[in-house]
Amino acid sequence: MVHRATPSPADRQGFLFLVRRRAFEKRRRSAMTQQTGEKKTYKDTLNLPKTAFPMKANLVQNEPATLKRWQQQKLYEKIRQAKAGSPKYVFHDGPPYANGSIHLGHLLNKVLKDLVVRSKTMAGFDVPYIPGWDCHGLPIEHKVVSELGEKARGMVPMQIRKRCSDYAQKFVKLQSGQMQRLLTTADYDHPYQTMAADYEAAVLEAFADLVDKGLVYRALKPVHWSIENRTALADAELEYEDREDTSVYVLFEVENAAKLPKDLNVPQDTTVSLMIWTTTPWTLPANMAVAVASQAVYGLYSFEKQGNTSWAVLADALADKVLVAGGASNVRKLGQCDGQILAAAGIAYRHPFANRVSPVVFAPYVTLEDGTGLVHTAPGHGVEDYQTGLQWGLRFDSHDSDFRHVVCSGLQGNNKGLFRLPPDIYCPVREDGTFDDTVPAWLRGKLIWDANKLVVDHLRQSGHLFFDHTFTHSYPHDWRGKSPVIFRATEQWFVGVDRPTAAGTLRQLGVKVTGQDVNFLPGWGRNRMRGMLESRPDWCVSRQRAWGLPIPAFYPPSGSALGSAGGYEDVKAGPLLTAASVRAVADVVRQKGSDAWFNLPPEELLKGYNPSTDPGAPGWLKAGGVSALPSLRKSADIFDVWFESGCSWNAVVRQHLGPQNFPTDLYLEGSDQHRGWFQSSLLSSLGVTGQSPFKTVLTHGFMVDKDGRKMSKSIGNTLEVEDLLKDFGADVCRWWVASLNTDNDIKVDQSFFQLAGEEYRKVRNTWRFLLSNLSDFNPAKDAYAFGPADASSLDAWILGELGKLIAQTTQDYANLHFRGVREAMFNFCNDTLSSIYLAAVKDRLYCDKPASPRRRRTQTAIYHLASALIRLAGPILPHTAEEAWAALHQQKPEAIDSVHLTNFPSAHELPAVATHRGWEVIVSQRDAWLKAIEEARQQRGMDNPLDVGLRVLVDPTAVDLAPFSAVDLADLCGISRFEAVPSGPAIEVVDLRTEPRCERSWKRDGTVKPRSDGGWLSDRDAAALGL
RNA sequence: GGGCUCGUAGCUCAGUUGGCUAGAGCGCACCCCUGAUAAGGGUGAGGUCGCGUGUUCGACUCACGCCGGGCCCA
Repeated sequence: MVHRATPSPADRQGFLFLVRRRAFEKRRRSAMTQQTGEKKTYKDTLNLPKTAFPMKANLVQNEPATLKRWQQQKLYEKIRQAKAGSPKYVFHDGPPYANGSIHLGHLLNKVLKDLVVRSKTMAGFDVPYIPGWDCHGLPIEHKVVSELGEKARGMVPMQIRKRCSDYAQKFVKLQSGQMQRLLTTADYDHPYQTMAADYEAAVLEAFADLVDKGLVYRALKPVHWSIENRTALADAELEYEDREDTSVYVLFEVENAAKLPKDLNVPQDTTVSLMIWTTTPWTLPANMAVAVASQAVYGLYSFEKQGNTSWAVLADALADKVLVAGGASNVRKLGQCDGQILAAAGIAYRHPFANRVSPVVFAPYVTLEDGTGLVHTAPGHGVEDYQTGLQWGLRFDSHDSDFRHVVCSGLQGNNKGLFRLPPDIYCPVREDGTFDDTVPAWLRGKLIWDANKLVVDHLRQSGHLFFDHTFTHSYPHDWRGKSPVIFRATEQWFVGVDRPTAAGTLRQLGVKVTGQDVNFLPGWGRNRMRGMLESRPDWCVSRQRAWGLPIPAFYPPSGSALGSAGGYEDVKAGPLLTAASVRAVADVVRQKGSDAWFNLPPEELLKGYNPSTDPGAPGWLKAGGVSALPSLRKSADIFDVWFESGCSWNAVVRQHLGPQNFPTDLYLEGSDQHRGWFQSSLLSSLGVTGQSPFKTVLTHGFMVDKDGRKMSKSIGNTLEVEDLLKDFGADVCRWWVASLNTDNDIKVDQSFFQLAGEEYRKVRNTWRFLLSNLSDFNPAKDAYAFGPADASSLDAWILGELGKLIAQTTQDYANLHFRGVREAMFNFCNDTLSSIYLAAVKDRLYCDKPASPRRRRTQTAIYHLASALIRLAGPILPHTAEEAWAALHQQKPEAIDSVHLTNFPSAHELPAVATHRGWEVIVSQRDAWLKAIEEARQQRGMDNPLDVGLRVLVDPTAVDLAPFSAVDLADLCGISRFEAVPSGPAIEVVDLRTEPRCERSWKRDGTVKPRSDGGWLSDRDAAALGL
């Protein structure tokens, strides 16, 4: 088989170029033969463009050089110095995780942030910007431990921590370099890191304030638990993925059938069951109750399955569906009753395999959408189940005997003080995901995932299984380990969002400030955030890992601080964790870092703390005073990393930048941070300061592929940042970012960068043309002084347009509406300049006498155009702007002050000349004129526009053309002659091919005649040559 | 399943409180220029505004329902 090489894009371009070139040569040769004889050339007498600013950008090679120069010049510090004393714009960087190379999301995020930093700086603000990294946490620890393999088992936390620290450090360095390669400007020499000692101390100090306000508590509660990593996980650490599970309908036999409501018409001598539904059979051992909906109707049904007759209670509305799906036959409804009556009847049922009898209760969340309307309730394995357990005070009547009853120790409305015993939040699952010894023997030590099948088989054998089937649903997984997580009741530290403080609960405060004080971009972020604040649970801030900031709690020498029942928050009897004790530890951590927690004994960690004088200290410690400190046991919990990064407003903004910078002007992150960093920052800040840490929240969407699908490595539709930089360069990537609508999803494809590259080249070439016509222009000496008479000149027009562009782009920058800037700038270069103005003034730039007023006037305009455009583009194209800025000053970049030390242009710096109001009409008329010319060219074979003249009927009601130069108007159309006439057709195209052509300017303007040098020249060209 | 959100020319985007034949740029087609030259210019062809049903004199715009994406959650 013969392989034909597919031409690469570059080859194709080269090929097409050759084709074009060949066609041109052919035409040129035939023209020569017709003309016969040598063609006189005046090329040497023209002022042709000249510049050191090359057409080819070579970004991939040149950008790193520019970056290096900026680093050597200490540009960030220079900018800071230059802006000292200016009004501040405080923009705070959310820390990316110090793991792996940067990806497209970082590119978008960091470039957007840089557009903010640079544009606010050039708008005249002082914008200190400290980049940061999130360094602690499970992803790094997970990676380090799995790389260590078996060796990790024998290691103490400090050995793991050292490796984690090195790992984080390595990736901070790597990512910092990659981010700088994107030409982002920030204080990269002094970044913030959540693992730095002073940062850690600032987190602890914020935590101390929360403790002080009574917002922190410890409780036994079901939390998302990662079996793989043996730790609690926060909402933000979960990912939802599809998973196949078994759904079961189980019969719970009623123990006291006599108590069943009469309306059910229970037949004599039958076993009646409650039919429950669950998708997690492994939680059945922890079943404590069945919950019903008080407002629903329940029926008693008899049915046959596999030859056996059963009697079961389930919700009326669901009975048909469930019984049919389960293959029941001979279904008969015997009676019905309300849920309220069912729950109040005192019905008890026998657990299908545990030695236990449990009650029926009602719960507000029971619905008739799925299942049977009878909800299996396991307080140790679900948040709502837990609430039910609390509400009803579900507990065992005994903790010793084999056979137990679950009783309601406090019915709703009867939960007064001492009469209410704490509930049992029964959770027979250990931290490794296996059952403990409180379950039946056949389940002991089994992994819960294996237990699913064991439980189902057991139920089937014992006849308690009505029906089971497998199904697929999205299920929470550990964000790093990718393994499914479970709900498991454990003792954890929480920040309570419904705990009252002087100003209200955190939830109330959060809803209030996001509703009123905070500005959201786009606006729908407000609703989204409010919805999340309204529904979020208490914040579980503890984790059971080594790589993090320890929660500085201390326990008594022996025994649990919570007592045997657990679950309640008696601080007086609980662990030591008070504002004063936390602050004492913070002082030590500020000196020695959080490693001190592992290296120092309690009395040294609590140096400066005296329990005797701390009103909040637990009773058991108070009595012993300072001398009791050495006997304390240190907590093994660390903080949720979201708590750490969520305190950056304290560590970085208040402590590092200074309290006057709080609250900040802006936080900018992906829209997933509504639940993540925005919220963790908001809650911690509200708890400590009562204020939102940000005045504005700007979110951007997520990257999807060109078909709108999520990008993922497994699908293989991702792009590598490194490749993009290699293929296109940072300025092109930045131009692409500036073109995006970032409010929602952002489509990404290699081809979009190609497009951005073409737009970049167009802008660059326009700049190049501007710069190349300034080679003989010194603004100090040659600038033209505009007077009132110049108002009707093309140059006055373009300066007016430039003024509008400056106004619009600076406004868009101010509103962080970057794509407006890019669009306006591109259209200005492409249309206003390249297609209209520059095409029109080309003739006078080339052919007028170099120092003629008309040419100097245009050069003056061009100088202002270049100077303004380069600065306006500075935030988007930092390298190219720098390169062009040097070319404008006809210097090497290293010889002049950086363009990034300048401010945006303002209309005030432009020549003070009014623009004649007629220009607006003329420019819109121009389209009609060009169309007429095009038609005439097609029909009458006038290929070259310079063979064309135009006669236009003056319509004095529209615009009086008298003040305008006929040459300007002709140049505006790219033709040789323009006449405004008082009568005749509206537009008349004149064929000028019979008139002589100027051999220098190629125009047929009516003044061409033989000159003393033997050439045919127009008056203007003869004068330019001094003939 | 729930909350928020998106779906306008081949592509990227505009379209302000419902109101003229729905716009721009890129790309494409055809043409010009060869003194911005792996540049520059001109003209032109492209759209059932995701689908459906309503409200209205009038809907890209409002309401509801579908379809298809995205983020967050259950």
